[in-house]
Amino acid sequence: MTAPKPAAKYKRLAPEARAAELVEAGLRVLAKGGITTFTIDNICKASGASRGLIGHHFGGKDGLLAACYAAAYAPLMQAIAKGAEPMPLAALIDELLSERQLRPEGLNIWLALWGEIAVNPALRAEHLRQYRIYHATLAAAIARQFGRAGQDASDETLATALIALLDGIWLEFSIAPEEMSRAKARAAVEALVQGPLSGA
Amino acid sequence: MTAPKPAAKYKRLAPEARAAELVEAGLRVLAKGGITTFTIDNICKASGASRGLIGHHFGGKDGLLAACYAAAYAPLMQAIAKGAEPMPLAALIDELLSERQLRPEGLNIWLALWGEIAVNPALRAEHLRQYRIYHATLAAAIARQFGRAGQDASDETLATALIALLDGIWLEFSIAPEEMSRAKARAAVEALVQGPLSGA
DNA sequence: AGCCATGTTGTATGATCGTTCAACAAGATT
DNA sequence: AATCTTGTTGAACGATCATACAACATGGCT
Repeated sequence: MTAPKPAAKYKRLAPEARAAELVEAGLRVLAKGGITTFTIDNICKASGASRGLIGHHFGGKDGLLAACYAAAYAPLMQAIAKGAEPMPLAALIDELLSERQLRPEGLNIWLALWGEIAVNPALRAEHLRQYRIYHATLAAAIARQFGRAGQDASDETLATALIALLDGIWLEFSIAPEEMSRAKARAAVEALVQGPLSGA
Repeated sequence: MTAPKPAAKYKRLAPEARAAELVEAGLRVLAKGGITTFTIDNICKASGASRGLIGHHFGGKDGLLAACYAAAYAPLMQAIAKGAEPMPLAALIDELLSERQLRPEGLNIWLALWGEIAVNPALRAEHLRQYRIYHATLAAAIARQFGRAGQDASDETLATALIALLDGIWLEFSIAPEEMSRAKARAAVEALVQGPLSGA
């Protein structure tokens, strides 16, 4: 007879590891049930952890929500920062319309958070921070497409338009998937971009 | 001394009138605080009515939310159904980009509801019902612009793209108003529409 | 003026919310 | 193996949630 295992009651994690697990659980909850199901109980159940942890690692629910928002931006930021040198506009658009970016679970997270950004100042600040990077990257790619070194006011405007169109496409994918498809999305983006770009 | 007034404790309304007041109060709550503040207490406080009324007139909170969603579509539906004969595409777009459609209070309502549509089947059904009318109206206007009687597959696709772009523009107006403006919105829509339309 | 149908009120109820915190245990250190 | 740091647990708390419902009041009716 060997000695019976102590059967540890829980696994002790490094703060960053635990925080990452909670953020992932939070994102899963947001994707599945939206912001109204983003509760301490649901998140901890999804994570398999106990209720005290969110307060301990994030100071409260709002702290975790902010962390989740930052994490939701991660795939987008990774997409537009691929490789060392700046991507050409076509490659950028390809990436933004790739299947990885159009996964329904990920898109539902955006929907859940957008409604909060509009009314939550702390979330809005984090949004603006990330948005500016996103916008600047697109504007630079557009300027490069025109053969310019620095951005023009029209590049900024076109970048804003492109972001709006992509957001709208993601939205339709989530709330009216019967009407949207990757092919339609591609056609829409090309219609928007080819007009101004081909006329240069 | 005249007889003292009885000072009625409340005003008794016809069911439709009371329902309308509650829906308006619900929309006000959604616009101000998003879906998480859409509570019986908040709505009744905003409406000046007592807590029992929502259950009495709508069967519960979900019933009122569905009614609010239908009501949120009203300004949009009114806009695209103006006048007797079908509107030309340019007029339609003008109306959809008018100040009346771009009021922040109204847009916040959309944001609050989109997140719910994605996860609430009852709301999604109502959405699809209204969306089809909206989409069909735009597709018809586009087909007319091409001089066709019936819609083409490309008209449907362009209508979907236009809806996505408009949704995205409304979204940016709500969550990043520093970056969006009516002028930018107009430029974006024209870039999307003039390409396909002018090439016909 | 009295009656009646029904719109309205507000409390009671149980569930669930976010937060707090004292006790506990895992795992590195020695 | 004993110690200590600190990540973790889960019960307790008050606040707030949606709903149900019995009592009440209003405005039309006769």
